[in-house]
Amino acid sequence: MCYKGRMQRDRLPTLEDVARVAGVSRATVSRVVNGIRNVDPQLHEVVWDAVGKTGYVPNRMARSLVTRRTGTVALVVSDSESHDDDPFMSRFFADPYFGRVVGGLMSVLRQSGVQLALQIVGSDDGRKRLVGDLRNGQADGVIVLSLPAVDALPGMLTEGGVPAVMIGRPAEPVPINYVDLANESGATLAAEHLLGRGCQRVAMISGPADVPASHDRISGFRRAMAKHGHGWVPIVAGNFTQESGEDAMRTLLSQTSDLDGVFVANDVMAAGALLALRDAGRRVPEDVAVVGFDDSSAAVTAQPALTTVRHPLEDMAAEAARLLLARIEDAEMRVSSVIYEPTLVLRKSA
Amino acid sequence: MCYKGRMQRDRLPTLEDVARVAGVSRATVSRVVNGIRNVDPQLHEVVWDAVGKTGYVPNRMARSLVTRRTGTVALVVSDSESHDDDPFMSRFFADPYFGRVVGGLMSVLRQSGVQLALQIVGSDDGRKRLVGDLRNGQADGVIVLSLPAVDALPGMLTEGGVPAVMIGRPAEPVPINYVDLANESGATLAAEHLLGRGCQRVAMISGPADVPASHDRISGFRRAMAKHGHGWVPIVAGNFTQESGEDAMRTLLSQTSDLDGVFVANDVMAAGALLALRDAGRRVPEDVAVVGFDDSSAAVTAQPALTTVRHPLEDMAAEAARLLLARIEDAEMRVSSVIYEPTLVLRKSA
DNA sequence: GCACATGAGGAGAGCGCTCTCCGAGTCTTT
DNA sequence: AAAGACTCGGAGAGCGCTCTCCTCATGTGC
Repeated sequence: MCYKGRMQRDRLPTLEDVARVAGVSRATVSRVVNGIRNVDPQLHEVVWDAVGKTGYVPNRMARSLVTRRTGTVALVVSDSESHDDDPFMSRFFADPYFGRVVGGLMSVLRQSGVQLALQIVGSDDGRKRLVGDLRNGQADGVIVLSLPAVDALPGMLTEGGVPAVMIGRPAEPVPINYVDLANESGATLAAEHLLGRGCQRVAMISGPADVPASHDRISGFRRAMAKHGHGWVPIVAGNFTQESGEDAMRTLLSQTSDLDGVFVANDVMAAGALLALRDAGRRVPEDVAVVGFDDSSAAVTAQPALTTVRHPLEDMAAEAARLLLARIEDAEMRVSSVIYEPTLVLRKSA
Repeated sequence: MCYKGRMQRDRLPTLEDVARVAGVSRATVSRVVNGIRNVDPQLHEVVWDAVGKTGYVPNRMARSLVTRRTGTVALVVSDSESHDDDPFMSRFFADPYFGRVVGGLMSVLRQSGVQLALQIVGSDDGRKRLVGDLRNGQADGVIVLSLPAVDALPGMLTEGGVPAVMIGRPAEPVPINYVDLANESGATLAAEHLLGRGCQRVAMISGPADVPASHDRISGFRRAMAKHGHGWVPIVAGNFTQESGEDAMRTLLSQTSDLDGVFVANDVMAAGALLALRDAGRRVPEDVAVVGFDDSSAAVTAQPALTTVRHPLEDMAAEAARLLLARIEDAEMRVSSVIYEPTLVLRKSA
């Protein structure tokens, strides 16, 4: 009756089935499907025909089991703060940062047919399990998003021999590939622009001090200001949310009434600062100049539009993906990092 | 001569190894590890000891191969517009929409230890391959993000028997699970609010008409306006980006000079509209009242803060994840959908 | 004491694929 | 023309796991 047709109920065609239809062996079909050398072009065609006829799709699981390759890269986000019902995580995903990274990553991974799997690690136990799964071939490699504070993960990853690339340098020196922004240069750019336009009383709204990127922006800003004779700069820390930026600005305003310039460590906080400034009746940039950081969509939406330090996050993420793919291909690849130089984008706020 | 030694170096412990250490059979270790009935509590302990001693981690690939379960759910995003070097995609990922969905999804999936894999489908060929992979067990199920325009994917998915849940209803009636917002109600809310505050000349900035959500917002708005005696409403379409909102607003302004109210189909475009309005010297809300849609972060950042229709996207995504998980567990589950009711969030712009 | 039900653990057959042998056929080489 | 070199395709051994038998020991009723 039905030769190839309704064989077993919903059993999908396997190599075996294709082989039978094509009248060759499993091995040959495998060779053809994987485009391997040494196959008679005639057979080649017969096999592809059979593939079409049967509707064969290779089973990735089976293939992975033997090749030890999954065609998947994991994106690891560390959630060291809250545990259940996590306001931190939802905040994080809603932030343009996450989306931009995913966009950059996918632009490269897509073309290689590699899929991206999201992983959140919360506890130390989770970290351990993650590395275990990874070594087991759950994914071929991993992109690690800049972790808050010191984290054991980068070390565990290199130790476990898992191909990994971080976006944002690790808090502690670890021999791991990473892609980062020259945060210090960015902060310097901001400082010099503020000073250059004549600001005399400049303050900063920073991110959490234990995040490396945030730390570097602080130290870069401090150093640049010091170099120009401003030995002391008031700094209030936020946590990268708009609300925290608003609060920080209020604090700053109450401390230093004659402020005329602020550098804010990211645009979202800067948008908040703008709100606080407006409430306080300060005009931007006439009374207070504001420089943001990231050049995210929030910078354009803000009123006035933010002068900001451009963070080419998509490009960086894309580069991270390329680096990871290369490392996966070549296990001997030496550890390398790419540092991007930020640029200042001039808009209305400073 | 290390015949085997070298290989053994990076061979991870398998069930077999654990079994040898524990002095039992593979089957028993498997039973213990998977917490299955009928194991002598004493052996139980011995086995766990051996697991600890060897550092055994089950190989997911092997397990999946036999169980036909992967512990992975795919998030499918359709990219029917541009092909290479895609501005559409990067825009999409940077939009808060994407992040909010991911956040909502992960909040549920995490707890079940299910991972999320991102998939972009671009072409028809891609769609076909996706369904093939899915049927092959690449993922246990799939969350489909509201697709632009009519798309064959939902149909292919149900036909292929792939557990799937859409976020946003399909453009054409297809027996598929979905979670959606009562977009028409939302638009009605906006219309009535605008009318309620006395607006006489009201227009709308819509999204692309072929996106179901967008379509529903248009028809809902039209109907509500008509019901209150405004048979005709000027509508200009944007594409959900800030820039397009700005352009649309300018167009509207040039067409209808005495506008006093606008309903914008998402907050990001509304932010753009605000910019155009400011440029045109119209005060918001005094001269023109603006109501947005989504209640995304852009609504708070905007100046003035947007009165907007709240779209509980995180909750909806979480519900979609729950629905999918349930469907995966129970293949007989009947097709069901959940519709969320939007609410109006009052801020400054209207 | 025997037949029987009961339950614990082992043996082993795959899941669908890749890849290393090998054998058979074809083409050089001396 | 014989012997090697090369090509192409098949057989079959796994990859690490689950799960269905099956065996064997123990408990139960008469």
